[in-house]
Amino acid sequence: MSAKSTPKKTVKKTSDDEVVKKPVVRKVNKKRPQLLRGMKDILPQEQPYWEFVLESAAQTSRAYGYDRIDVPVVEELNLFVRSIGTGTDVVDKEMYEFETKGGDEVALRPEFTAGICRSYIEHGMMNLPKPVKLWTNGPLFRYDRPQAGRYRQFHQVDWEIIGSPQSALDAELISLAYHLLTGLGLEVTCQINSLGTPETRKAYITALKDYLKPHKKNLDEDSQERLTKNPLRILDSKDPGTQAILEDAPQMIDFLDDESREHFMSVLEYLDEGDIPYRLSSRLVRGLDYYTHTAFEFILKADEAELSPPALIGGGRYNYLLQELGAPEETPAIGMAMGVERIILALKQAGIEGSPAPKPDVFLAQIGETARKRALRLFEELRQEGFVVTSNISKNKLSDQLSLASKAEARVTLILGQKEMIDNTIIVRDMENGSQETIPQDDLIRSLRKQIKQ
RNA sequence: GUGGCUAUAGCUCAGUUGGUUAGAGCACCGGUUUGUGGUACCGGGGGUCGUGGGUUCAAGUCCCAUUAGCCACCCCA
Repeated sequence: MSAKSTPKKTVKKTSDDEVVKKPVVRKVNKKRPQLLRGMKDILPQEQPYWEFVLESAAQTSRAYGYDRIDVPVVEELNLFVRSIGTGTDVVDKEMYEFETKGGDEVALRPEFTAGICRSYIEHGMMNLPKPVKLWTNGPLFRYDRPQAGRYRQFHQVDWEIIGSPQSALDAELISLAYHLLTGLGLEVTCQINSLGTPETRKAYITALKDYLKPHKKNLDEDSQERLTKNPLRILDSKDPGTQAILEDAPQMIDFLDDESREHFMSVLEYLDEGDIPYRLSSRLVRGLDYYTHTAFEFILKADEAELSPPALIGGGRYNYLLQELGAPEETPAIGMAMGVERIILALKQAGIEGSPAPKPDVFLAQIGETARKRALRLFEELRQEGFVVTSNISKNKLSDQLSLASKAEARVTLILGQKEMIDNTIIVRDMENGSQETIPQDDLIRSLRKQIKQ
């Protein structure tokens, strides 16, 4: 196979032309096809929730001055490895990666930031007025074990502000999150922390390690391992023993340099000014390597007491990522992402309904072949007049069609039969009280306007 | 990746200590004078009881494996 003979590491050199187009012989499995693990169909009855969340997100994004961007679902594997970092679970264990027929090592995106940063650099967006504010939404993939609110294909709405270190932007982003969530009807709190710079973080990690080492035997198993691999992660261990030890551990905030501290204080001042409630959370660390300075998470107020509740929105500053990915100049940035499935779960738990599809103004019923033909045309006329029209042109019996009309909660049903076709009239039936009148077809639009749009 | 619980119709579930052709409600389709809905009545389709093995004269029911879902851990949005 050509794919195998292509050297693996030369990602750039492959070209589609080299691929030998040999037909693949596939075995047909007779088993009934079914959903892959961790995948989910979003069925019609779920759509109102999705529309509600996505529509609110889109409106809010526009209001805050974000431009929409869409980046591919598939990128070079390397992009994610470099940005998210080796040693993180996302990269080490959860990547949907594969080799293309051309021999490229690619991956389905596990998050948005990397792809957007790539796009920013590749399209010279550094020449745009700064900051560049971008938002997007779509599916992401993580090969994780599924659980409530956690899928292998899941959806996020994502915001990035690229090109400025201004602390006011941190606050503005958090403000967007807060107002979007409360606007949806959710009661949330923001947990916030500062991770400082890579240098201050290194100093803190050393101090943390030094503090924890004498206690190593009393830490839980995972944390013992993380002591060398990823010590920061010990901070949000759920193990009670570990938690007790952490009580007296050094605080990240005490290790911040002056600039980081100033930045953080400034963000908090802006939040106070904007009446955005927050809680300092010295244990908040984010799972991706690129974060610096401000890190924050929004959780449900009801989950406040939990040790590490699922975040509805999580984000933070990443001042060095773009340069590491090849931006020609210092390009500080901040971003965040909202888990759509989790938001919908929270909405359902809070008893909040989504945006239901609009109820039809008119159900168009027809009896007989000539009326059916006319109905086809009339449907289009009504639609163009701006009415929400439904019909079921496949049905013959009037009782069936009326039944459908009432199930669809149509305001009125129009009845067009042989008799009406001869007289050039049509019956307008009010579905609420059952009253109906026969009117000339020419008066239909006018009459409907009066009845429906009053 | 680790542990626990679960799996019967599209949905919600019943199925008695293993025992004849596996049930209900809702939904769907059809009918109650082929021109009048939201109520009622009658009828119908739909299940290889998640899948594969095993025990037994006999398995939806017991055993093993496997898959999937849920929960906790892990991780994260």
